[in-house]
Amino acid sequence: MCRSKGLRITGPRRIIISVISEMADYPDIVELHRRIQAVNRRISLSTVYRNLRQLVEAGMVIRHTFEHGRSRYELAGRLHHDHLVDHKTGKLIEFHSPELETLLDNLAAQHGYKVVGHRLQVYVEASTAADPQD
Amino acid sequence: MCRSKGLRITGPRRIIISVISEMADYPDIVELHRRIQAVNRRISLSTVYRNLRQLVEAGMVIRHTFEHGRSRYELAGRLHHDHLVDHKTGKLIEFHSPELETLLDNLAAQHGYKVVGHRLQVYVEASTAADPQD
DNA sequence: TTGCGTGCAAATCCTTTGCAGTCCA
DNA sequence: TGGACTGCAAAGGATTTGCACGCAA
Repeated sequence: MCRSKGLRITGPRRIIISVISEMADYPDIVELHRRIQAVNRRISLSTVYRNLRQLVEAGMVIRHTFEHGRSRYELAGRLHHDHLVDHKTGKLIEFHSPELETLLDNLAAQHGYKVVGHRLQVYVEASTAADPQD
Repeated sequence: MCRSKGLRITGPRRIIISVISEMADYPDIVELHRRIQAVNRRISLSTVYRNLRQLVEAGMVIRHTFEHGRSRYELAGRLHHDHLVDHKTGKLIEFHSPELETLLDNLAAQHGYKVVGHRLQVYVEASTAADPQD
């Protein structure tokens, strides 16, 4: 895959891609760097940034820009989905809603447009049983 | 309003709030600072940042974090809405969909959460009559 | 008078970049 | 060998903060 993009297969790149392709969550750069350094202590943050940028351009990784702070990265090529974001813990919960997609299609159509993509983050908090208000 | 928040009514603050309450678009800090300095050249960027932060906390202004770069601010107190973004022209079309809100509430509830807010941008393109594919 | 508010500069945080040395093809 | 890749440090852009002074209440 690297070769098809004209990228050389270097030691650092090999490790970075291996860590990335195993990620099942949405780590930020620092966390990724930590995981990568666990394999090879010498790999620098810049190299991780540079490689991640290339992988995003290559379509292998999706970069999410949530609220301010570090971006978080996701392995691409999975079913489209959006996220619930627990604003207290930062935890992400994936969901897929065909109903939502349909709704957006209709909304766009009402304005004479068609949807080509969307970004949605739903900020939530745990709704414990003890919730007087609603 | 300031008084009720325990904020003093200073010269700079008066100008900042007046400029803000007239904004009908989504300016970023630099643009706002420009408008504010058009009234009083001595008002600093930090002061604009500091006041904006307070106004956001006070709920008078909404801070949008689109893709990377400067945040953009919107006068609050209008009906909640989201945006269709024409990805070719950059044009923003506001829309409000109670149906969407309900859907999100339900989705969150299914996961044991309640919605405290959301960010949605729907990227669209003009759907001309001539559209063979779907 | 008190202490919030301000301007300025410096500091932070996240990300990118210049440079010189390294190493893959 | 040549040019892509890397590590390091420094640069950049957005935002915040420390400090001393000024001003509203």
